[in-house]
Amino acid sequence: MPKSSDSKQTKSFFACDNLPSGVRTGTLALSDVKVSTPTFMPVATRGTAKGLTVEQVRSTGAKILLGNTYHLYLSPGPELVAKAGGLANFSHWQGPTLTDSGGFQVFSLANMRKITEEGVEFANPDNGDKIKLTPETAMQIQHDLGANIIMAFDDVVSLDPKHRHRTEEAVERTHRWLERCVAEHKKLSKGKANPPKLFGIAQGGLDKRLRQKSLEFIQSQPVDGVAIGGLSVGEARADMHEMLEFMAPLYDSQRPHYLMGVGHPTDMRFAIEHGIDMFDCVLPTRNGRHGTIWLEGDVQVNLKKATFASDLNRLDDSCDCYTCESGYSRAYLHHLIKVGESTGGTLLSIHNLRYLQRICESYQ
RNA sequence: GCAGGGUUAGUGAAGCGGUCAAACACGGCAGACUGUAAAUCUGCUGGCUUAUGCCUUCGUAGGUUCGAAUCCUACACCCUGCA
Repeated sequence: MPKSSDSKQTKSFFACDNLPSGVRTGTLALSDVKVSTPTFMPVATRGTAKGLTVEQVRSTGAKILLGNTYHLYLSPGPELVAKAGGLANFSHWQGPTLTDSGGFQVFSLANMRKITEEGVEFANPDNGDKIKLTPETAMQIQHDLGANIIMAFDDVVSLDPKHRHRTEEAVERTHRWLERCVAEHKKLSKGKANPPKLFGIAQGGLDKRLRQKSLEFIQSQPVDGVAIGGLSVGEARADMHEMLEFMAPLYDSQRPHYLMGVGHPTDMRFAIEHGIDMFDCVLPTRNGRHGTIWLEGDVQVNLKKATFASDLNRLDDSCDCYTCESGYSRAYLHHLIKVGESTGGTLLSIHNLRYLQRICESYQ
């Protein structure tokens, strides 16, 4: 692959080559670990990639693990995680971590939260308890959780036409909240030898004008990375791709570009070819638990289907994941999923995570 | 042997004269899932065929009734008491 760039910054947090194809290959320096990009970051909302040990996650080639502010705040609480030495230690991951701010829960828990200018008040789905997240508390919690990368607290809006009127308001609020995040983050970082990197999140739904405005604002701020939020929330694939294409020339090339919540192979390839460096998504682990996998060529297969009941072939001959290399048969995995043995979900999650990581590696 | 109770679709189990092809659960067959309230959710699940249609089903065989899974009789099998 030809290298055409310019923007190599060896000692900084992020260094990358912008290739003429639109693809970028880079390196994130997170504490002692160098992470090659593009990279896929498995989601460990409550401190674990569901069903997997950290060793299993690591075996897929993942370098950064995601946690969630809202969920870890509810349990076990940031104090305990801090006391345990941060999420990386507490979870035994012992590697780079990123925490999402809880902004996504503004969207996913839409029917049990109230937004005000100050922040968002959630009702805990388990017991109805009120939980308030603000830009300031989101920063404080994430500092306590001790991730290497933390995310700004944003206002994520559904793309449902009924909520479109809120898109612009949400963009503006996300910007105001970002300024508060930046200020709080600066305060909390004072005196810290190795403060976390803060990423801003651009919103704007499927409105190009708002997207551009949001990207410009986010990039005008002293943030370490640029994230794209508010996509992969139910829109048509073509709409998402159109937006990615539109935004590609607008990114600051010096900072990493993180497309939040995307992890469908087709979308990842498209995004990588349009300047995205980082991804996270629940799809590989959720699908794995539900019995669906990706095979060579991005073919999605539901292993629960009766046709696999007696298929003694391994999952995918072209895959080097633990599950495939060990030779687990489709029939066996089909059986585990059918009878509800969690090992099945684990083995398929490993495969799916590795599948996405291999996509990233193919560009690195 | 006597007296009760039971036998319902792949399984368990409701229904006890019409609105019953028959609730519900499980199982089965498909589908969905993109910063995880998700090991979850949705649809279908007698046959024909896709319709406010027909056919065959509620242990077996008869009967009563305009009409029976539902009532009566006999038989078969199962369970519980008493012998």
